[in-house]
Amino acid sequence: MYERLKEKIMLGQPRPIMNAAYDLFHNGTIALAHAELNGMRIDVDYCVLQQKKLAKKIRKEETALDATKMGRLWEHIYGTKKNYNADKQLRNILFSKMKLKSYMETDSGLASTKAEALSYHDAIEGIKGLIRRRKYAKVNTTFEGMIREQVDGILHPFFNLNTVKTYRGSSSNINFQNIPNRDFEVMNMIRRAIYPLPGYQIAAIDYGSIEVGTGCFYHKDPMMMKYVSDKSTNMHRDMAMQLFMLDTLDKEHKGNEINPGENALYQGAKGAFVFAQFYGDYYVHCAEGLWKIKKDVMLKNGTLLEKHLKDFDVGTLKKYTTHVKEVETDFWENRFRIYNQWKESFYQEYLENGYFDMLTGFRCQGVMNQKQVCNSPMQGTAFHLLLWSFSEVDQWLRKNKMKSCMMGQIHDEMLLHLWPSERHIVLPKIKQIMTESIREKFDWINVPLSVDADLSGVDRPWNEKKGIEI
DNA sequence: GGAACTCGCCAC
DNA sequence: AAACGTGGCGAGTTCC
Repeated sequence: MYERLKEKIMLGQPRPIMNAAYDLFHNGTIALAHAELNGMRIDVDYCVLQQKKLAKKIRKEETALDATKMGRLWEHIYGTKKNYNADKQLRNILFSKMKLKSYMETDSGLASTKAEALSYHDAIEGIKGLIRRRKYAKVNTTFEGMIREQVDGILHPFFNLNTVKTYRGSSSNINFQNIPNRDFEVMNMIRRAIYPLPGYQIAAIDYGSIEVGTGCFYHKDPMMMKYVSDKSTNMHRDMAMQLFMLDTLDKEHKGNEINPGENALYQGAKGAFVFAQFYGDYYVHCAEGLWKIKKDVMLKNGTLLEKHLKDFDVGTLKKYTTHVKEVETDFWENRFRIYNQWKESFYQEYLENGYFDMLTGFRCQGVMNQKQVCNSPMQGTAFHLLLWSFSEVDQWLRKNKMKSCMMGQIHDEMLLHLWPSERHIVLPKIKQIMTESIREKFDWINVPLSVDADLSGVDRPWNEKKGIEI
């Protein structure tokens, strides 16, 4: 059956590389199906209760809004049609009637009403309340979906392999891959609803910085490979120092109350510059993003970053942008010159052939720009490492008659229902598969791979996850 | 009355 | 020359 299916799909043109891709998705599909079947527990009563609380919070915000100047204008114009959830009405009120300046636009060129755009006007009475109302409404609909999709208190999200042009996976009904994590308040609210199967605990094991690693498989940039391989180096720390013109930046102070600023600078360099640049962003936008972070940061020596930058003659956004431009040039022409050359040659090759292949055997065809062409292999390959590991772990658990079983996948992270007494057998085995066995399977892996793990308590919800050492 | 679209927002 | 890659989904809105 398996061979016949494979032949049919290969359309009689078997090439070894494509066979590898077929096998990966064939085995991956089976393992993901096991996870879908297992599903995850959900506390429906809690969801319903939270919805009631959220509805109350939303009503409270709306009552407060009604009493503002903006609210009265809204009422005057729309009457019974007034709807605080209608962005079109909001756009009309703010940018036409109240004549506020629009700082951001939507893709189609209208004045944006997203939270970031509204926050430019958060001094206006009601704006902050409107943003809060929207956040509550969003969380409310998330509970709505979970209640709708559960069957007898179990959610069975789908994990698809047929929807993404980079050959990543996706998830639906519900989308298990975009459950809030970064906003601590919202994370706690939503993940509090999700439980392991009775008697189990949730284990989440993810690859560390995997897309940076997969990049190295393709461009083989020596500086990037050193950053990934040598633990005494740190790319984001180096970039934070260069971007903010500092001599030191100790990552160990991350989250330290004495030096809260260090965390902001490290995270800022990482998110607003390094990853943005990798995805194809450019210095003007990066400078704007970095400029927002810097304001109230206190440096180790007691000076405000704002003053520090002024002392270095980059105290205005305009001057700072020129500085970021120089950092960008250095980033691509010196620090990651080989990566930069690869982007050029890989794209040229695509233009000549009309397609490009991934190391895992997948072929990408279609009209793409350079950013898409150069991002796809990294994104896809990173997921394929996770998927291969996911399938190996699933097979190992079954073969060895473990009670632990698969729960789901979030691109570079696998989640399991972990049977507590199996913890010290299963977790080390997973680490071994993810970081060692995989290097025997794929000989083009040219940098060490690392994993991080989170664990919830036995019969405790997902929001109580805590980092652990394996 | 449903399909298709835009927008906003969540994840990696 | 232009300027952040990949998804899913809900609400509102418009099209047919």
